[in-house]
Amino acid sequence: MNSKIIDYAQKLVPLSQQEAELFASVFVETKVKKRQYVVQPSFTAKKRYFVLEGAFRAFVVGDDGNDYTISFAIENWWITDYNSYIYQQPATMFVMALEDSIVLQLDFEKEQELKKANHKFETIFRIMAERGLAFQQRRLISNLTQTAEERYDLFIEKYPQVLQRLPQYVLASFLGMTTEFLSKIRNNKVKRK
Amino acid sequence: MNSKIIDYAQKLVPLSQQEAELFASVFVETKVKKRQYVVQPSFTAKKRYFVLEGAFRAFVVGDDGNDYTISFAIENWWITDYNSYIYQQPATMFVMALEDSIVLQLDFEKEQELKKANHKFETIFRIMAERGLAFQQRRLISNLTQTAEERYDLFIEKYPQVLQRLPQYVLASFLGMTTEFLSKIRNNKVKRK
DNA sequence: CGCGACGTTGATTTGCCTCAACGATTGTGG
DNA sequence: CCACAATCGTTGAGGCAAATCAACGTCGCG
Repeated sequence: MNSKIIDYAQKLVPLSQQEAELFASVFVETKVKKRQYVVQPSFTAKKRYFVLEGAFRAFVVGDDGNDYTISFAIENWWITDYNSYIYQQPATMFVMALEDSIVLQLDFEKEQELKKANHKFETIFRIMAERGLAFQQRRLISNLTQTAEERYDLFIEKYPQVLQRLPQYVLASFLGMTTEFLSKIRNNKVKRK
Repeated sequence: MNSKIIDYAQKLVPLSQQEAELFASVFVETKVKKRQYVVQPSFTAKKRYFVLEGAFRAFVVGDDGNDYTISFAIENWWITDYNSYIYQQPATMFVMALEDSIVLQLDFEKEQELKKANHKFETIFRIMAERGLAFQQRRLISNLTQTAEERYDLFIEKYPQVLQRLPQYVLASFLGMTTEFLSKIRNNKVKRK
């Protein structure tokens, strides 16, 4: 039943049947309704979430009242406010379901136990963190060096499947622009063709 | 002699005398002259660097010919092109010494051996990656939600000591603005006082 | 001493935002 | 199951933060 998280883990580190079962056993499957929050500012993120079905976004609300999408997740992706989770400090982000979703919760304490129990699990989380770091760095480079339109093009090229799952305003704020401006970019593309 | 790297590691995970010595033994101390590169685009970053003395910057050169500082490092910080290092793929960044410096090199293969030898070392790298990820995320939020001046103020507040070590153009491109604009921000502050 | 690296200042331009108004689509309660 | 309200995306006018371009002062060092 939790075979998806086992598959995910196996791809990072080979696990025996027993190890796989132990790993999967600490996850709690939960349904999350559309528009429901699993993380909120000023509350500590006690869990991270592995998405089985559905989609999520993590965002902050700036002083200007606008919101800025920091990350999103669909099937087989993880999401939480990592800064809050790893330091166990109050969150600054909202994490919200974009659709009716099903997730596997991993409790912070349980994660620590896993890592103590078997160093293969430590390896799994190490690889996840490293890849996350590399991903963030590529995104930062894209934000610093490219124009809004170039970022949009790059996103389409890299995540064509994801595109259809995200509302336009989520994509826009993920790419660091307003919905209006994204709309104009798309419109320009049509006209030029 | 490599006590700085041992101190660093001990703060993340307690190590026995023996473990500490094993950990430190794989690092190679090297001098790097000002303006010398330790990582270059299209070459794979085979090492990560722990700074004992001096300062470094990692940057990419955009299509426009400008350069964009992705990260920097002074004493007790790490630096490399992580995307290149962890995937062992060609780099996109330059990593350059800003001053005559001394570093401890950690070879990618040696790092893998360390992690195999003792899971405490795995933990060290896991924690480093997690903190790096959290740092990157905070920076991304700052870039997306704040104005150039607010980012500058935040930097001064958080890293006052670092400020004096970095040339203005490195700071500007780290904060995501031009040197000219940073200069104007500073000038405005003086006038307003 | 002279040249390159670094920082400053001002004039001009521009990429993207803000604000406002309006269709289209989705969802919901009566 | 319809009506009305949100929610979501589009379009246009105007504005601004920051970039670009250009010229110049200063310092350090080879």
